[in-house]
Amino acid sequence: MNSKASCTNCALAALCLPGGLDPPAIDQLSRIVRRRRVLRGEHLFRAGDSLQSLYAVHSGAVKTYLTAKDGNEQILNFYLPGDLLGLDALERESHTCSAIAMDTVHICELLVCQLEEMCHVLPKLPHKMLKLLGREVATSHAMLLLLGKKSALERLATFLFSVSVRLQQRGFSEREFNLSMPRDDIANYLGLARETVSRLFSYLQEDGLLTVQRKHVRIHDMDRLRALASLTVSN
Amino acid sequence: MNSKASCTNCALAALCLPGGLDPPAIDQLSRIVRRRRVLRGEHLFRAGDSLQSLYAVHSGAVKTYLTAKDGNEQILNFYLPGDLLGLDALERESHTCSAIAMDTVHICELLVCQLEEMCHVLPKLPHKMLKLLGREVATSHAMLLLLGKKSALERLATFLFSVSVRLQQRGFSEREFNLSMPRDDIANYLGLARETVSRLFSYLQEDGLLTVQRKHVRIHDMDRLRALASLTVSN
DNA sequence: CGAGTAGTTGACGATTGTCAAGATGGGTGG
DNA sequence: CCACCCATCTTGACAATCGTCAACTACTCG
Repeated sequence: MNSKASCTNCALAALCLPGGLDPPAIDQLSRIVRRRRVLRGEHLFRAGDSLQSLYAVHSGAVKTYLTAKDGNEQILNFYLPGDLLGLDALERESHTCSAIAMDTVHICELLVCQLEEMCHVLPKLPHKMLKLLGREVATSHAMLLLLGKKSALERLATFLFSVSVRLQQRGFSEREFNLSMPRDDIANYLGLARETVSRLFSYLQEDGLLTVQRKHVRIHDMDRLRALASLTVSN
Repeated sequence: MNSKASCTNCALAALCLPGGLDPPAIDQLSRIVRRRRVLRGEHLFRAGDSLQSLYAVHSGAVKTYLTAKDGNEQILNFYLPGDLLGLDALERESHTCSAIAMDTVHICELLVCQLEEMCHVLPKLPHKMLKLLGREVATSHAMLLLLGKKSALERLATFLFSVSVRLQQRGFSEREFNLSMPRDDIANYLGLARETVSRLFSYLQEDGLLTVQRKHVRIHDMDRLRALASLTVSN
């Protein structure tokens, strides 16, 4: 099941943990990476699990979520190829949220014990991890602004714009793509009801800003989308 | 204006960056700490500033906030004595949010260039920083759940409970305290309107759960407050 | 082909925001 | 020491956004 992986040949290396390292270092890092397949609905980890590994998405999509005492769930983030998961567990050595595969995912697993050894060999690596964790913080902050201050329409626009940007970074079309998550997940992530998201998609379509059919989205007016989103930067 | 500080004699050391280090290491860390006074309304840093220093609150309170393109502001966190600020800047080497003193604050400043050298001398230090950054992420995640899923009443209860816990950790009363921020800031932080916060305070008082007079709060029924908050843990 | 899941749309209501007016209290200066 | 003033807070009335409930449609998969 497990197999070796080569970060050197991976198109996503620049976005991922190896980003910024020199070729010999990337080669060394490759040696502790094991690639695995995870099926839709399987967990990479659950809140409370002790920290064993960090994970990099190679293909597919993963979502993380937090469960409240009353069972309420809040989706925290969607992870696309090249994104690193699990960094939040570094505080208590155990995961603070849960991660689940949204479709069939190929994941690169890095055992923490091996990663720590690697940190001694490659002095740039801890710094790189700090940076990725810093990005995690910045992303969360942008979401706090979204949830605290933005209207439903602005939230959806921000989400779509962010997906568009991230897909473009990964070499896909920024104007036409398939959403990997159902309406329920989008709504949950944005702090809205499923019906509200549905209505807003319809509204944006009538408005001519985009065409949507289920998961398939084609953006017609990127400028107006950006304006609606009025992002603070991030990602 | 600047003066030396001793982490060794600081009552907050356990909560702060020195927490978990051994006495000689704390002593070394002390050497690069400069204590400064910052007046109410002065900025420690602004979004976009290049990263010069990390800051630990010694006394007083600091808030961080994000400004949207349209000028909208979202308060991200309130920092109490012992809390470390500025870690979010590690991604891009520049601050992603702004930090402002809420009253007269005594702040411990750590120049990043000196801190990096110190990281080579004290190998536990980078790990400690990762942990503190991990906590920052966990705190943000708890806020995402609050803003995405909780009612106005649950938000205020969660906030008050969290303040109570943090003050207790710092040796103050958990049942009676003065809020260091005005209603506007509480409302902003919780994604509500000032009037809603005001009404909820009145409601909780009529309900007998607490007594409130402006900034002064006395909690009568901690169990019901905890139940209303129904936290996921964090802090 | 049928059943179940996901998505859409409509009607209605509740929570919370907005606008406006008034109350409280701390601080300053006479 | 008192009085005034300004910032902060409170309360009320009303409105709007968004959530809930319900019915219906469309698509997928066995």
